[in-house]
Amino acid sequence: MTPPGLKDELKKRNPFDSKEQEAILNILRTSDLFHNRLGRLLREYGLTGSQYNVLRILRGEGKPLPSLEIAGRLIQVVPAITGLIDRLEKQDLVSRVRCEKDRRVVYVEITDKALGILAQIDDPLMQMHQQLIGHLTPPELQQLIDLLEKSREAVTRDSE
Amino acid sequence: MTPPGLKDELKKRNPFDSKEQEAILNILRTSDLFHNRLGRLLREYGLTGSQYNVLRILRGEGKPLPSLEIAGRLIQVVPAITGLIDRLEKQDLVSRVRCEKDRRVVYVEITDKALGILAQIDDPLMQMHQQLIGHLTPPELQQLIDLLEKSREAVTRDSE
DNA sequence: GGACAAAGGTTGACATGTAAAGTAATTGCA
DNA sequence: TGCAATTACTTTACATGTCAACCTTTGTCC
Repeated sequence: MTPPGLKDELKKRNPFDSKEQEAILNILRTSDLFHNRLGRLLREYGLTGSQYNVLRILRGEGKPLPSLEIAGRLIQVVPAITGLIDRLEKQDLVSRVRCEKDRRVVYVEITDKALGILAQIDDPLMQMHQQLIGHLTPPELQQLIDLLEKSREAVTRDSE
Repeated sequence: MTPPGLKDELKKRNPFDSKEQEAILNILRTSDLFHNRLGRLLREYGLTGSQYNVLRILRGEGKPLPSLEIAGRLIQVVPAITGLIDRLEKQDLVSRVRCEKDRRVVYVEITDKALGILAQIDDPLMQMHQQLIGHLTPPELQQLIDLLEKSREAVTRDSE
């Protein structure tokens, strides 16, 4: 199970085994960095990144959404959404409403309190976006967006 | 604290407030997607993404590294590394060694068992990389890498 | 040589992300 | 009608990320 001489192969490895790997590591690394920065900004308003995303989706939709619909838009695994909504509800940022037609469904509605907080965050967040990648030119931004969208093509379509 | 009529503003919002935001959301979203896929592959070998990253760094270095050195390369917050190393040690994938010169330092060394597992993962992982973004052309890959590196410039240098 | 600040880690408390299994309400269909 | 499959969630268990605070060991400056 443990091949001999593995340590001897170390020297032969390149920093990146392939351009594909280098690109993927760059995506993960950049995301980590930005996720970190955005998280710090949001924390000043008492929100975590995930919580903000949920509220943002609800505000964008303009009406209550079923839990799973929210989970789906977050590319998140289903179980996580429960605790997330629990904590948002505890802070009076959303409210749960059982659907009367289909009692399995739980609608999540954003509160005015949450809308107020989101409104406060809008500007600082936009400034943060500028600060993070405002130094890229418009053509570069578009190129980056296009390349990332193309990057997701192989996964988005099939399973999940 | 809760401005009136916030809900009325919903319609005015564009799906993206700016190209910068759209680009950042694309980075985060793509990363989540890939992180998820890579995690599933690694789990087949009993590793998590973070654990794999630590082992990969140790193999690449070819010698034991101080805990904080590893944390630094992962762009991770310091405290997280402790539990990570704890679990790796529990699985006999790394071993801790106190530095005699400076007794504050803890060196982490990869084991042969871990090297064996990494060796098994190399090929499947490369295949996964191909599967995920192998449909991008070499010039596109390089462009994506360049754009992401440039994206990190504003953060990498200063604070942190 | 002794107090103090700095460096390297660890601990504790909390919010997630993930898989696996369980619960309750609906649907599909024979 | 009646029961199995499906759907929408919830619960449980475990690995991470995060911050704040704490413990040791060193380095420094008087």
